[in-house]
Amino acid sequence: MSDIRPAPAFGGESLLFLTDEQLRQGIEAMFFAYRGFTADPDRILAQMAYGRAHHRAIHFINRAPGTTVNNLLAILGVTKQSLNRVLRTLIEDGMVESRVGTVDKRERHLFLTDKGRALEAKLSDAQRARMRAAYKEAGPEAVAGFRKVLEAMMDADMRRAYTKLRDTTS
Amino acid sequence: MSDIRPAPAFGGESLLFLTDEQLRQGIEAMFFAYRGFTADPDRILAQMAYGRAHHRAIHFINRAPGTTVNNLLAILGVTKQSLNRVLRTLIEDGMVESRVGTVDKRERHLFLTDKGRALEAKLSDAQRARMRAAYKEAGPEAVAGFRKVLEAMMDADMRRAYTKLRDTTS
DNA sequence: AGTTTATGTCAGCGTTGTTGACATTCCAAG
DNA sequence: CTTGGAATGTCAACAACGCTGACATAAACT
Repeated sequence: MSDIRPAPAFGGESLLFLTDEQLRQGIEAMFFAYRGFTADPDRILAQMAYGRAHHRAIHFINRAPGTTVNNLLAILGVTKQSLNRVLRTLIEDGMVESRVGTVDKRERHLFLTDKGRALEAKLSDAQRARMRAAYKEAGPEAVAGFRKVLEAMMDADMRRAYTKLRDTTS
Repeated sequence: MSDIRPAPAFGGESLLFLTDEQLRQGIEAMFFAYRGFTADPDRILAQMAYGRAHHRAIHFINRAPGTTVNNLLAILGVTKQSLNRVLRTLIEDGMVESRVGTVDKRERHLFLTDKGRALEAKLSDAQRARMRAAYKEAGPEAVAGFRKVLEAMMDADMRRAYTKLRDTTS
């Protein structure tokens, strides 16, 4: 695609980034990039009979220790039955601790154990390394744009969950 | 996070975008955005007993008509056994046509039928609409940065597959 | 011709999504 | 205080889609 096309006759600014062709490229970029994004943690997880779902649970329990199952459900966007299976194995393996709520005994509050925190660190180190390399290669302005587009791509619910987490110093 | 932090004492330019905190935000943004990215096609697919794997196969057969199973495998990054199941249902349902190769009879060349093309259009219209809205909200410069970071995030193999497709006028 | 390599298919398994049924706990209406 | 409904979480069974292994067929190499 080395041929230079003239700017559209209208729209002044260049709306080239909104052509179907550009959108398709963005879609494919998203697909391939997401594979890279998950590749490193996936390799680690495969060695211990865990999957991506375990990673997600561990990540968000680490981010918000003491969170309830229901809370986690809303963030992960899966059914509680699906999450439950994952949590059960993590608890059995001593990665996660589940404490019955003191004010509301229906609730279970979730915490990472030392072992769980060690795994979390291992996984996120791998993922951050890839991210860091990509950020470094692309530069700060590209990163700002990257974040901006991603936020615009989220559903309203997810954007709320995201900004809420983002603005938590932790 | 409305508190303003001083620039780091070294590194001149601001390497703030490489802090662990920033990287974590990027990771979470990627997670939530990908959900939005797939949400609209997923809704359509769910109504017809198809899943994301069917969408991917349809997308790339449409992009490169006549491609072989092996070729598609390399792009999708799954095993041929996994792809086969999906292709079989698509062929049974009359979405995809599989023609035995003329020069090498081991190969099967894949094409979308009219019905398959109609579904492809429906799915990609939905996905492009979301993408277009996000692009429009973020603006052209953000989009350039978005693409740049995504490309840097891919594995080398995927980047080659991606750029090859990208530079195909189709 | 005979062995090796490439392509694609079939069978079976594991992770992780789904819905349905259920136990426990809380809370509010009577 | 009791009772009925809502909220929270668990258990069971099923579907989509990754995976490995075994295999049939066609091509290629010796």
